[in-house]
Amino acid sequence: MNSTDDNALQSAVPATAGGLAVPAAQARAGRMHGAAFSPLYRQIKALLVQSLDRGDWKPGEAIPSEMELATRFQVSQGTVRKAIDELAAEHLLLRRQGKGTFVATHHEARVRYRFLRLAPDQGVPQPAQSQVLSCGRIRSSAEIARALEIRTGEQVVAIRRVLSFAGKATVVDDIWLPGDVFRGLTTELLGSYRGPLYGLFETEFGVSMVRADEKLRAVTAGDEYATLLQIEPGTPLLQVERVSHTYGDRPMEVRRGHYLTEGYHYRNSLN
Amino acid sequence: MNSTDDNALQSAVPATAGGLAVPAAQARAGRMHGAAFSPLYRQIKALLVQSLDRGDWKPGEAIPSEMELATRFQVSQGTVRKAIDELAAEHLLLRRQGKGTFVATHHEARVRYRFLRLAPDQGVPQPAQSQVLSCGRIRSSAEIARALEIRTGEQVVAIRRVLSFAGKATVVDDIWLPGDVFRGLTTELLGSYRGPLYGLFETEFGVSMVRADEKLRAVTAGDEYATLLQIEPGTPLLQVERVSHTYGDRPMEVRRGHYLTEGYHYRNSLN
DNA sequence: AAGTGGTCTAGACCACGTT
DNA sequence: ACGTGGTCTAGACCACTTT
Repeated sequence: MNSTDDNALQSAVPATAGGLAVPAAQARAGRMHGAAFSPLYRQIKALLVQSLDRGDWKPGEAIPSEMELATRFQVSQGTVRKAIDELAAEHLLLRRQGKGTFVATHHEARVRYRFLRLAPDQGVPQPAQSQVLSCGRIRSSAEIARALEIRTGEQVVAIRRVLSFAGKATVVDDIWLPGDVFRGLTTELLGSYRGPLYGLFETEFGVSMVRADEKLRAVTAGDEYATLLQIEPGTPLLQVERVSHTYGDRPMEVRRGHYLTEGYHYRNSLN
Repeated sequence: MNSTDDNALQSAVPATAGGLAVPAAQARAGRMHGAAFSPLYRQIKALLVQSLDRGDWKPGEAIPSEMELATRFQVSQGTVRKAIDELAAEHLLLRRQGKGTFVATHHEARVRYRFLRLAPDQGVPQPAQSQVLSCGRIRSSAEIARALEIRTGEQVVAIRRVLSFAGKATVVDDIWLPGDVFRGLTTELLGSYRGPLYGLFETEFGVSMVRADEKLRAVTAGDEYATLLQIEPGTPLLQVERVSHTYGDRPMEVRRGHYLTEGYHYRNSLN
């Protein structure tokens, strides 16, 4: 792979990616002083995220080897490695020595409990049973629209479900998804699916959740939640508001959960 | 880099560190197959943590330059760099280009809000006022002892305080600390101190908190907390149980907080 | 100008898994 | 035996800060 050298990276990019504002050669040359300077490995990283976003490599699949990518982008293996290092640290990729580097997927025990923080006070986490109560299309409220970065009134999918552990109803989730992306999501599809919701999003809609922000509050159960969770009204519940993001940090889900924290807790680690 | 080769790392270690079980040369030579193999940079990392733990470099101070450490440990700069990279990722060290690498300290805005996750629903976080209600020595309960990895009945410092934001009491914290480490901690010392508690622990007791695990639950306020927070009994509160760790992952604090989440929330990020 | 961390390269070798 | 990621090295140069 010996191009005419200038813009080596750019020319190596698949045609669909279009032109880069700042070709890699520029960073290599060492220009740009007070400006937007971004090192080569970050440009490589951005290209890799683009490929993930485009679905060039699917969740669970291996991406090309470091050497392959290095020759493709006309950089050293070390530079590719540093790009992949960051993506692995962010859990977008998963390295397995001797085997390759794989696209992270929610169809794995490891990754599952990154997003389900409710754990039993004693014993090990048990898989939850999900019961979908409703799933329909509505016009988004201003609040949901803002969080999803769509226009107020645009169509969203609204889901309500109950999660149970060992037969005991523990979580009520209300979920909102952008309607145009999740076309064809129905109660039946949800009901027929085994495994985590984010796994379904991956395989059925090509949406990989990568990061989420949560806001937690303590509230008391009103009649509605009390009935759903079979508890007394006034029982304290942990309210969890979540906005989940896919590859380009694009918000793709809003979720409001109400957790019954009796015998369970929300675990967190401060680093 | 031509020493007499064997045990280059070990001989470079300050005398106080004593002998290493596995000298660096072993990793370099490439022995140890199914065994406990640990790469060179992790051994360097462990040595750096030892130095931090011994207080060779105090919070806020610069550690020696990468080149300096590389010659001291008889490894390449890249190996030292990788060790420091991990410590920086874990927030034990802080890199500042052109200036040096510094020991992380809680006397900084950046690091403060890593451990205080309560944020206002609108606006930017305001500094909290702390009012210490009590501070005394008691025998540890079995529960606290287990968390602090001390014997039941051993002396612990017990602190109760209230945090207020803009004059409104919002948090009640109960804190337990191992008595032998926090000798001389009194209500007066706590009262005379400005700034975060973990800053005081650093400067007065040489204890740097590095990581914490939390368990969150929703509870309702009893008469005690209701009085302290000037709210109605039965108001929902966010209960936060925290175990904080210092260098070497040694537990050094148990804390049970009760947060009033009206106008405030506990923010979290799932990566 | 000098010193620090940050990037990039090229090559050697090791550990792990598959063929 | 081969291909993958993982480690380690040595050297060049860049970006940032201070002298």
